[in-house]
Amino acid sequence: MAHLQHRPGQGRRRASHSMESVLTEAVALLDEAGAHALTFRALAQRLGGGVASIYWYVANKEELLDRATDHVIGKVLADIEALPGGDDPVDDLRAMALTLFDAIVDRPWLGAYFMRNTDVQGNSLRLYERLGQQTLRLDLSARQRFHAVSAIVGVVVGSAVDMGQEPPKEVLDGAVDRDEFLGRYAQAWRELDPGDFPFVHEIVDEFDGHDDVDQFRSALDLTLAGLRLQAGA
Amino acid sequence: MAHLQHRPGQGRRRASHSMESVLTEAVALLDEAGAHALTFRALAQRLGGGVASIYWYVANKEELLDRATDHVIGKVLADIEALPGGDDPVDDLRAMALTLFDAIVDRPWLGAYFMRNTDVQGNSLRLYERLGQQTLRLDLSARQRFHAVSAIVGVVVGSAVDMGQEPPKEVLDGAVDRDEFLGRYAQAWRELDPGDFPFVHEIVDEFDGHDDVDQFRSALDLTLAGLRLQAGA
DNA sequence: GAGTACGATAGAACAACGTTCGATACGAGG
DNA sequence: CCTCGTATCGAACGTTGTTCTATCGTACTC
Repeated sequence: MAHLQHRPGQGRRRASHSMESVLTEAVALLDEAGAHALTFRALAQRLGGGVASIYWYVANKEELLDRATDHVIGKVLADIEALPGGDDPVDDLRAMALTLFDAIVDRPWLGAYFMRNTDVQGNSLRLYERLGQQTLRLDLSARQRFHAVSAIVGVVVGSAVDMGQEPPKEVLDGAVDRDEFLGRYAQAWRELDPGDFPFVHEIVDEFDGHDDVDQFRSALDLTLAGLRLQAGA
Repeated sequence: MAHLQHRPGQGRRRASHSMESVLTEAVALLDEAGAHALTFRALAQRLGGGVASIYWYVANKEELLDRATDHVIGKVLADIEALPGGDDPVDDLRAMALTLFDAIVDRPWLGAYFMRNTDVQGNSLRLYERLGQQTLRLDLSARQRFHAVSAIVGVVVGSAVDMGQEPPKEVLDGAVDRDEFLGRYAQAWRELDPGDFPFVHEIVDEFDGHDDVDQFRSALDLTLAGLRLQAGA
């Protein structure tokens, strides 16, 4: 059987893209349905064009992800640069980290790709620089400053990864909400032997219905308290 | 053309697996060539059997990954339980976290999958419990204990993720070693405008040729210092 | 010992994905 | 009108996770 031929004359219009539109639609896909939803075919359909056209703008999927992340990190950077800024550099660091974390709460997929490639992702480097500039106001060695910023980014990424893993599709469908999902885990934990798992029993009520932002803020504050101590303030 | 028929008589022997052998070979694949090397076909070939046989032991790839990580976390847990243990609970926490991190240094793929599903991964839960038991020796509220352990795990995961991303295959082939890879980044950073990037210039020498373990230890110590402060010790 | 039920294995096929290829449209400049 | 570089697209390729269906081998039953 002969293959169907494409008839150019009365076919559909050709689509006209741009780097901007490609990234915007890619981010929209990621926002709407998570990382696994961003495929070249889905993106092409959204753009009203062909699959191969996207490859004119990006070399491969990794670069697509990198550019998409950089695209939204740009807005986060703008938010961070718009922060008032006060007397205490540690407080400023705290505000910056919280702004970054808020953005990841809104876009859980960010956590997985953020800070992967500072080569293409120029905005990540600028964000890194902005955090570091606050440490310049502290009495620290260069090595301590380097480690301090790495630690803060590590706390953000660590919490974000914990948060970014997609719930097992019952809660994504809305059939089960997050609290009930957490409650099931909590219930399973409560049924463990208290002799073998004293700590789990101690904190199970805290775990049940806990807030991710609280958890992150606490972790961040521990690091910042350590930093304050190190800076001798 | 007719398909070739499988002749059972003089064909090769049937393979005989076990949960143990499946996980062992899966871990071996992960160790040898990273996460992308673990495919059902590669694993089946290693086991000398068919692809579908693996599905008798695990429901899907996610469960395979979960069980594989749990398999090696079991050894880490044994190492941690074998730790001497001293007067200071914070020091013990430090030793535990370092043991865990060492295991991730040996197996970078661990960082990405560790602590994803405590349902199947019973050893992760036990590890979590072990960390938590140290906080029971500190003067903290239940919520503070919960947040403390989350923070420590967050620091480990945050550093591990930073470390776990596969280098761009030049260093994996051995054509370029890690120091040279870091050096290229450092060089690019040095060429940035010092007015726009004062912090990057401040720490570029620290970044160049830095040690991941040092970086992790510093981040961990900041968190632990904050924890000590919180416990009022 | 013939029959059977079940644990276990396996090849083939399927759908979806990232990626490549070759062809083709389009506008600007000669 | 022709040409060239930019931009687009359908079709195909190879690989992946997964499912289907058929089979083997062993232990147990009558």
